[in-house]
This record gives sequence, structure tokens and C-alpha cells, in this order.
Amino acid sequence: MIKLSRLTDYGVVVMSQMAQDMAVTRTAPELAAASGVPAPTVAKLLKLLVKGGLVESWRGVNGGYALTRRIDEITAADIIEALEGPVALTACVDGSDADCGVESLCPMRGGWEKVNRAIRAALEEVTLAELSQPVDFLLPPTTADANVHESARRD
Amino acid sequence: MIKLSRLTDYGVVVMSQMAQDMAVTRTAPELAAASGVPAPTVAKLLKLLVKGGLVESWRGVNGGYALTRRIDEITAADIIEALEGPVALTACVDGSDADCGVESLCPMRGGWEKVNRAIRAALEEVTLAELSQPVDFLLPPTTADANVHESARRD
DNA sequence: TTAAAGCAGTACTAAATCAGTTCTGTTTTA
DNA sequence: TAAAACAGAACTGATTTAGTACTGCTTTAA
Repeated sequence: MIKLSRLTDYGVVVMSQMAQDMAVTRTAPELAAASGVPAPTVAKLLKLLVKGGLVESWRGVNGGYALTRRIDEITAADIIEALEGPVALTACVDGSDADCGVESLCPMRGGWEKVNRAIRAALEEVTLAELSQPVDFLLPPTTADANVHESARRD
Repeated sequence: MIKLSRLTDYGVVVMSQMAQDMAVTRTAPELAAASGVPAPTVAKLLKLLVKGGLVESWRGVNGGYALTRRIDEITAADIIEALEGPVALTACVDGSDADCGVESLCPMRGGWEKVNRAIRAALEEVTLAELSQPVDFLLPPTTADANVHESARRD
């Protein structure tokens, strides 16, 4: 089982929200309310997306966030890379001292490398536009999705 | 960053050992010594591989383990599936009660599904033979790899 | 028939990771 | 100058996973 962090999942939800009107900047609490993701988490998320170049930010009174590119120009690989680091099967496990710059110590890195390339290619072919498509019409009458996180807001 | 568990990494190492002579059954401690992976971990690993159908086991005095297929007939997808469960980007996060059989509750599952298929295809194209190839000639004189785990053996 | 070798299965513990939170600082506008 | 909003770092609690230990079952051989 290959695991995708929850942050990445939320990232797609929040960015989909932003995509609805690219010209408008939205504040972090605003996006949190609209997406149902806990506000502090959205803030954290947006900072990572800014650092990754997928989102622009403006400070000050009328500040906020906006996408830097159209949603069909943002790939799954971009998002994962921004939120979780480089796209790769990280089995370089040591954690001791060397962070595996020494490939010669890793017995089968060469083999997994082929897998990595294939996965990266797969991720680069899926755009945010495709990821965020089937949102509304699948939701049942219960607004469970939007309410689950509501209890965790501050203020 | 997509994460591959350490167990899977070890799995490739141990299976590569077994591949050296398919006709011979090897015991768990034997494979542990040969691969440098901690013995209890090898035992755990082999049980999972048996359950996954990649390895056969025989009990009793001359018991042991052996591969059920040739290494060029075992794919990365097979190994990952046996050791970590179904190959998929699991972002189905709830953990509450339903284990996400209810797809309609998951806003963007449809989108990730395309990514999943692409990744699975990529994993099915890489065989154990390829994964286990560059083992020996890369290792430096220091036997760090084989010794790291030696201190953790029992008896 | 009995003892030993070896696998099967389960349960437990410790460590690493990650989500979520909080706080302090900086920038911008009114 | 005050308020709105982002920037960044640090902390905490929960989850996951690696690693270990133990008990039981199966097979062979004496």
C-alpha cells in the first residue's frame, strides 16, 4: 500500500476552491470555511504551496492567496512534490548519519529507480483539473463531508 | 514523497537471496544471515510472502522456504501487494467506522483513481530480476550493510 | 513414540512519523 | 498607528510501523 499523506488530499480540496475564481485572492480562514478543512491546517498547507510555487500570497489587510497557474497546468506531481517532497519511493531508510547520498551503500537503489521514473511519469499526466472534477454531484444529501471538521475551529 | 516500507525493501533483498538456487529450501535464520536482515524480521517477512503466494514453506526438520516462481515472473507490484496490501494511493483517511467502501463520501476519489491505475501499471512492469540486479558490484569494501543488524540476533 | 527442527500465528513494545495546534514576528493598508 | 493577514518555527498528541518475544503446530528421525 502506497501512502499519500492527508495533507496532499486536503491540498487538492483547497486548491479546487481557489480555482473557482483565479483572479480573486482568498484568505486562509475563508478557504478553510469553504472547504471544511481545519483552519490551522489550511494555513500550514498554503505556506507549503507558496514555497512550492503553486500559490502566490499577499500580505496585509487585503491579502490572501491565489493560484499561480491554471488548474489544468498543475499536475499531481507538482502538488505531491510541494507538500511531501520529491516524488520517489523512499526506501532509503537509514536515518543514521548519511542521508543516503551514498548510493553505493544502498543495495538495490538502481532497481527501484526505474519504478520511480514510471511513477513520476504517471503523476505528471494527471492534472488538478482532473483531480478536482467529481466533487459536487457525488455528494449525498448529508453534508457529512463539510461538517466533520467544523468542530475543530478556533475562536 | 511516496513511501515504501522498509519491509518491502528487505523483502527484495531476501527474495534475491532465495533466487540464487530455486531448488533449495533455505531456513529463515539462514536467509537472515545471508542477507544481513535481522532474523525476526526475516521470519515475519517470509510469513507474509507465503500468505501472498510468492514463497512456499515446508515445516519440520528439513523445512524452509523457496520461491514459487522465477524472479523474472515476480513483479514489484506482487511484492508490495504481499507486504503492504493493495497497491493504491490510500488517502481514504477517515478511520472512523466505514473503511471507505462508500466512495460517494470521498470527494475526489475518482480523480486519484486514474493515478492509481498508472502507478499499478508501472509497478507491474518491473520484475524482481531487475530489482535485485545491482547488488554485489556496488558494495564498497566495508561490510557495513551486512553487519549493521548482526547485533540484534537472538540465541 | 519421543525429541528436535522449523514454520505459524499472535501479541506486545518502542520508535518514528505526521497531523494538528499555538505563538511570535513581519508586511500592508486605512 | 492599529488592524488584517501571511511567515515561520516550535511543540504536542496520535497514529503507524519496525522490531521482538512467545506459544503452538508440523515433520522427520532415532
